[in-house]
Amino acid sequence: MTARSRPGSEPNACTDDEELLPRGQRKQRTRDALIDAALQLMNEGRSFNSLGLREITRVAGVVPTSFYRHFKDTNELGLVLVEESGLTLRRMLREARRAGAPVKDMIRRSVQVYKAFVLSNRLHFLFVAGERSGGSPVIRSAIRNEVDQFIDEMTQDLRHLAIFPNLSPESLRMVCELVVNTMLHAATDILDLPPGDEALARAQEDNHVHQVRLIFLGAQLWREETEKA
Amino acid sequence: MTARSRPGSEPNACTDDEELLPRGQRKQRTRDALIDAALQLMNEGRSFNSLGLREITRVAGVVPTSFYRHFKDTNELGLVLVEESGLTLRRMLREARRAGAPVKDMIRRSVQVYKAFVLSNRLHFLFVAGERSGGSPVIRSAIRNEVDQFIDEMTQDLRHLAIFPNLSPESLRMVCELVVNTMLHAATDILDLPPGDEALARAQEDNHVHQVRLIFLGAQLWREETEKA
DNA sequence: TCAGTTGGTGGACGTATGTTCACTCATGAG
DNA sequence: CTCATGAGTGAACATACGTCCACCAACTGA
Repeated sequence: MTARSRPGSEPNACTDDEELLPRGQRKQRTRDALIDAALQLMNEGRSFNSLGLREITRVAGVVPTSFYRHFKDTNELGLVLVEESGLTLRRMLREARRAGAPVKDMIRRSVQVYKAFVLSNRLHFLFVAGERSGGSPVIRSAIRNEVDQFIDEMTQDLRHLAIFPNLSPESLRMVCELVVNTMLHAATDILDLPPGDEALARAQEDNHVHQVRLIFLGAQLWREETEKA
Repeated sequence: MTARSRPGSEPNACTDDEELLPRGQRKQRTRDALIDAALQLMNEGRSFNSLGLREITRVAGVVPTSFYRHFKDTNELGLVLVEESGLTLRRMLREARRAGAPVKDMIRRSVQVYKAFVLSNRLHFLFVAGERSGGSPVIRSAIRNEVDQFIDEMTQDLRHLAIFPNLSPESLRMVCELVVNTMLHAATDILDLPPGDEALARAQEDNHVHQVRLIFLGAQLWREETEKA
């Protein structure tokens, strides 16, 4: 579950530096340092399963052997990372739920909110987008589970919002899968976009908006009985 | 350009084994062996940039130093792999062009042809799908170029087929991008699917068909002037 | 036929890796 | 206060890595 204070490196809370925390929190501290180290290394363009144990501990500022106090493997750390990323996705959904459905320009607004969310959770999205198809089999399947779960929840939400009363639950899920895959790929675009180029950013946003709009357009017109045996 | 006889390991042509070829072909031979070794290692679940030079040469059956006679880097081998995969994609497009547009059940047929193509070019699709978002930055951007080019060509094809006369060139490209991203992700599903489970395979195929059908449905209904400033 | 070119070899190097072990020494429970 | 617990240390290991070098042998072009 890992109730870490991250994301967004908190500047040391109020206690000046260290030395005053109970044992458990000190442990959690270096555990977080290890996880953050892995994320930071991926932020430099590396892929997760090319990271070495020693490399991670070096960035985290501990000795290699300390790693084993927290994980038996780099793979185990990866699974924790998957879990964390899942929490981030779920948090996004929760916030979207709270915001409700803005009636006008809903899709564009959602894309903008999504982009902001991706940027402020850059490391998690980098990890998910990067390892979803590329990583080690065990991590890949863990991510797949997390994303499937996310799609299910999104399906439930759209179902309750009754935006597509014409769709059966199965078709609604299919639409959500399409949207999620599209936006997860969009995350790669967003994260790769060089900062500062405002025109290019707008073009990219337009592109994402159009794609989702087109999907929704198709969904509104979808009829179930288009099937043949 | 690499006019290799692969894909699909040819069983030694007609000449019994070796020793009779001119110098250049001999060189190409071990070069192919290196490339195939990398692909085969990825087929075992590894990601490309976790492959080591020695590991590749070991599988290829040559000594590590031989590697440098062909590539200066594993990264350079990766770029060759990108180029090859691009050729595979282009080949797919060419075959699709030749086959023309079957009027009835066109989408389902296309999805089936695509699935067959992915399976018989498993290694290239595995490489592209895996490294598209996960690999080293230089390989990622090389793949992005290749895929962008592919999208452009597909856009031209659809334009000449005049299936969507309502779409501007930009919108048509947007649709193609959506389709390509969807089907490239579908390749992951297809390759991960355990063989033998026919029911699951049909469900997966239906899913892919529905997604493309929904995109096309949206594309047919798309109107340009939905934009605001 | 002969010399030059060159793909492949084998050994060696410095360095990095994952994992082990015995060791500190502050913490927190009794 | 005492003392067992356990997070973090430092040294050492076997192994793997990328890269360099001198060398061979065979194909090539003259």
